[in-house]
Amino acid sequence: MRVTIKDIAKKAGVSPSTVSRVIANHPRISSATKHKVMKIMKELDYHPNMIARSLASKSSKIIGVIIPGTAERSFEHPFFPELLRGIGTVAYQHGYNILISSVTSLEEEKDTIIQFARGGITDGVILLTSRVRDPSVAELIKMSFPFVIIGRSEQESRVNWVDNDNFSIGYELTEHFIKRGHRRIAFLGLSPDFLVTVDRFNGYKQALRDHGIPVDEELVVESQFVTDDGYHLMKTFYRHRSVQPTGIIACDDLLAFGAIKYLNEHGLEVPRDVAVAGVNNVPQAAYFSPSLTSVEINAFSLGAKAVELLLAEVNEEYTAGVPHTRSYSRTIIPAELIVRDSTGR
Amino acid sequence: MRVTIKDIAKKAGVSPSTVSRVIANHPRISSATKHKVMKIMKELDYHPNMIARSLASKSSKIIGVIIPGTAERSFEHPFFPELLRGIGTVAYQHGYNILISSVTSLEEEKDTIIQFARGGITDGVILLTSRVRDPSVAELIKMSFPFVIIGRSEQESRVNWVDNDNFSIGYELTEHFIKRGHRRIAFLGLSPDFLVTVDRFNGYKQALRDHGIPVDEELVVESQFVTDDGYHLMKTFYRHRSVQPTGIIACDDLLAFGAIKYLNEHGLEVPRDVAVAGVNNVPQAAYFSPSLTSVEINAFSLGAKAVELLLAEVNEEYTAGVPHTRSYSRTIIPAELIVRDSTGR
DNA sequence: CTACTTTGTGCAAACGTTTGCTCATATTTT
DNA sequence: AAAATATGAGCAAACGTTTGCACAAAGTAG
Repeated sequence: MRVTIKDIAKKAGVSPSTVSRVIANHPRISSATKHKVMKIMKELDYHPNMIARSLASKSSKIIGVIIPGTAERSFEHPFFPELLRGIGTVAYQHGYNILISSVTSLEEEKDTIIQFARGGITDGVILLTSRVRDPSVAELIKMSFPFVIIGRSEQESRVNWVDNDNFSIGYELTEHFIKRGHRRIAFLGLSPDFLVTVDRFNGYKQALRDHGIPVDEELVVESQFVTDDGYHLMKTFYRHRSVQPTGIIACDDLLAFGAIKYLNEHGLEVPRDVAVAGVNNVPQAAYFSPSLTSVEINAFSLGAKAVELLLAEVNEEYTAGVPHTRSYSRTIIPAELIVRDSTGR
Repeated sequence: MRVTIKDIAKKAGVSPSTVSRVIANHPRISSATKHKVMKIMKELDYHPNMIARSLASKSSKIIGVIIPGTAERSFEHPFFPELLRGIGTVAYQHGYNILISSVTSLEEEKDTIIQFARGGITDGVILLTSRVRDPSVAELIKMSFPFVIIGRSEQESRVNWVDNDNFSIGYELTEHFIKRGHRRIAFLGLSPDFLVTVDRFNGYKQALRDHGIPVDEELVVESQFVTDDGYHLMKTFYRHRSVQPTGIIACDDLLAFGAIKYLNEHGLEVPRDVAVAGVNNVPQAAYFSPSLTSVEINAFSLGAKAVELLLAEVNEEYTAGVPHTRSYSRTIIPAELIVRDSTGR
């Protein structure tokens, strides 16, 4: 039988409540009893039962993280681990654990959220998503459960979210190409379901317009998934389009790698013949040949900030007790253009 | 106030126990009451409180995953997400959630394990580790808490673990080079603290011996971390060693990428001048130029199998009640050599 | 028709904490 | 010196389930 708070109480000659208050460092406990109890806890090697504690205190000190599309390869993207690392680090600092659920469908996602929220397992959830019109969000709002979204949401007004400024990322990247003299710049990896890519695309278009360059639909290549195969995308591009780009902006470094491979195999050298850039600054970007110009999106900070926001809301919930006074915030994590060889020396 | 089992009971005119049994699909409940209760549960939108359930049933349906070295960049390795995906998928199938903790020190690791195990938060834990002599393992054994290790452990006899056969990986990779006529094969990324690399190194040595090639210490490059920078490793290699390898086996694809970049910059072409191979078959390996020969370690399966093993132990624990009858198993997940351009056509 | 088994349900005791009250004692204020 | 306040600790009621036991009603065997 595991040693419980009662065993400690008995051996110390105090009541369970006193032991509990010692653990919680309650101010109204004399340092004499505090030390006595703590000594006994050490002796018996006592560790509080978190489940019981959660039940009584109505707080599990666990935050849930919902990762979409685990069945897809997107989870494999270096972006996620970094995010998770940011989340984990800050959560740990605040004494929270993280429960991750990798869902494969919207159905599953909703079930998981309900289980996490209604089941009392978590005190709040972080949603990694960038899909348009997420039904889970509606559910969470309905039950007014603390949550924050990483990635822009459509119902911006009523949710906490943190994201990069993807419009600016697209804009700056495009401007970088324009400044180097490019005028036929392809945009690789637009995916209407993923707002990230749409935002970046809008930034791309705006930059072109601001510099008096017409947007050419021929230069835009859509893809179903963010991590889609850049190689094949380029293959179909060159097969079906008449225009020859001098620069390619890929929505993701992985896409860029695939694209460069295709270019190399077809006698086009990067950056001499075509300049290429990606987004996300994956670790390999620096070691690719040529090293890849990319955008550091600071995934760690995205995750870290998300937790801070969430925890603020969780606590606000408690103290205020009036859910309506909640303030919603949108936080932009700065991104940084990293210029490397793939867009010229 | 949230709707509880009592609310359902009252409205259905039955006792809470009956409702509980309906949820658990207890055989001794008439289908009449079963349907009546279920209908009311739908009506009131009831969802059981998992915390209370855990407390009463002494099982949280959560398994913990301890990831070492989050502070380091190792977490960023594509290997981890795949593993996590495998773990998550199988766990979900069995109705388990996964609580991940990313610890930054051995101290923290032990604390977390104690919290997970003694605190009743998890029913079992999976340790991702490949370090020599892990103190957490001793702790877990001491309290006879269900756990499985991914990555070989030293105390093999008393733990459940799942891993690749890293000796064979090293052996086969080396043999692949030998068959292509290489005799001066460098080994990149030996790291004495990480058993994976040591095992692969032993396989490498054995293969050389079996083919009558002497092991040359000059050709072995150690590195502190698995994800250490292959570029700089090569730089110091060529600066300090007199021998010229015709082939390089890197303990990791990322290391190989870095090495290839260095070689390219110094006028050595891969695979013409030097053949290079890595391990792990990261997504980019196929799209690198040249495409990288690697070893697919099936991280997904590693994770999946680990969960199966763990769950088997968790249940055995319950039914048998006699911890000593536990059987320990070692599972080898097959790895596969993927030959690509970097070791010749 | 009795005795025994099966079926369906309820009672109440866990599970291990937290926390609002209460209350005695000690300390400070008037 | 009395009154007011601060300090320290205990009682007992939550928190929302599960589950062993009891027991009535119904079914089955002899």
